[in-house]
Amino acid sequence: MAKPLDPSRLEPRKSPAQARSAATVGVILEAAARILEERGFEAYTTNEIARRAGVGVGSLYQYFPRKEAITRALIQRETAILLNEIADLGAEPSGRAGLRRLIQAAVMHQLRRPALARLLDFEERRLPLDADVANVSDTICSILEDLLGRPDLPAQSDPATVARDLLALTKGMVDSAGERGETAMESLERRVGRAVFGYLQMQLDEIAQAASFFKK
Amino acid sequence: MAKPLDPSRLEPRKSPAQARSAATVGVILEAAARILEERGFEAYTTNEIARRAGVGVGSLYQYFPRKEAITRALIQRETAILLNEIADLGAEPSGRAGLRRLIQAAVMHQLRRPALARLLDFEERRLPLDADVANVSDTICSILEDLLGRPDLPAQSDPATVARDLLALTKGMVDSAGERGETAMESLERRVGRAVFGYLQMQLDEIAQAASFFKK
DNA sequence: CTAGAATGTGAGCAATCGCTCACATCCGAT
DNA sequence: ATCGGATGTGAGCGATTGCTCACATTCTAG
Repeated sequence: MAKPLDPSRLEPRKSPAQARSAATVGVILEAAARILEERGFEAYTTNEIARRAGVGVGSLYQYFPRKEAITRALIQRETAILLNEIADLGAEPSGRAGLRRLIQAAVMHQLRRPALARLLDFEERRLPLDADVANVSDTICSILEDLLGRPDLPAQSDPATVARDLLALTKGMVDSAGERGETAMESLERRVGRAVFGYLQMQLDEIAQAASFFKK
Repeated sequence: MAKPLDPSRLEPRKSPAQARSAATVGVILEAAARILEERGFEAYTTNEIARRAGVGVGSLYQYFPRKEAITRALIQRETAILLNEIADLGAEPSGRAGLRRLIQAAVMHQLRRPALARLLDFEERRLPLDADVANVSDTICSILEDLLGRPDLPAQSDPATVARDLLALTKGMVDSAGERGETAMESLERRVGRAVFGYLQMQLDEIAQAASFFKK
């Protein structure tokens, strides 16, 4: 007996068996991405995506059972690049070097397609998260938490909170820079580094630390 | 002859002349706010807002010429509180104290109604901005830039960029905290302070600074 | 070559949206 | 009390949306 079709599935209805269909899927996803970053959610409709991709709506719905599935696929596609770059960061012995690489990856990720990254990030929170694919933020946080334990970084009393703070702070800065059209990666990397390492350093009595500005 | 009605106006069609109508406007705005923070943009429709407010759609359209006008009014209502609290910050002689007050105001603003603040902030960027009402971010940035010039803070080579970075970084952290359901204002304030003052301090050679962790 | 599976199409359905308008009700000035 | 403006109502219009389905086209196995 055939496995009954679960109408709530988000996976493609058919896995592309011929090269032709795989290309179609790619074209659809890229069309969706361009619409999203050029005209935002307002123009992000299934009909418009199909039109821009140069395919019929029917083709679209052969590979994506619902509009939401396209968005999910987009999120996965964009996220995979980032996750791949930071996957081996757990093996990094130096906390500082690891943090730098993490920052660089975050900056690259956001500055590559700023508008797209921002909108997908927004949608990611709204969509019911898949149980199988863990949240990207959580993954990064655990890597971060790991790096914070390295001996070359000041010990943190609440690493989990620090990790979330650093991630949030980086996201905010990188997002803002991308929105303003910044393209200079090194400058942004340096500034994010200032905030991140500044946060890590500034854990003693802040007032005493601040007073030391004068004495130097 | 009567002034011709500009159909693109966003102001109320009628200014409430009786107490009754002023109340209606309030009820509509609060209904819109609650729908937004409880069910997001998906349920944010004019029909639903009117239903929840307990009024007819017609009443809604007597005071708001288009749906967008409701959102704008919401943004103004929520923003006014924040702007009012930081308006006198330019007179603050101490940069540190000013920054602290600014951080506190930002934390309060976001933690009061986290989901609402987040969604309105998102919409604010999408909506064509009124020429008369300047962007909130720009206002805060100029205040920030002003504070950065105070003698008790380390001089910054590019105050405008620093101001934007601090704002973005704060927004990111406060946003994330609000989304996670944090309610402890002092803790969040302290952590944002760490990032902000850490960023300001960390402007010399970062590596040298970091090395000093060990020597202490 | 050919049959059947894989792939592609787009008119159009049901639902929903923002918004209008003809009309009812309420209130304050006289 | 009465009249006119201010306020409130909701059925429903035109447009748009996500999505289906009957059908056409293309590819591959035998």
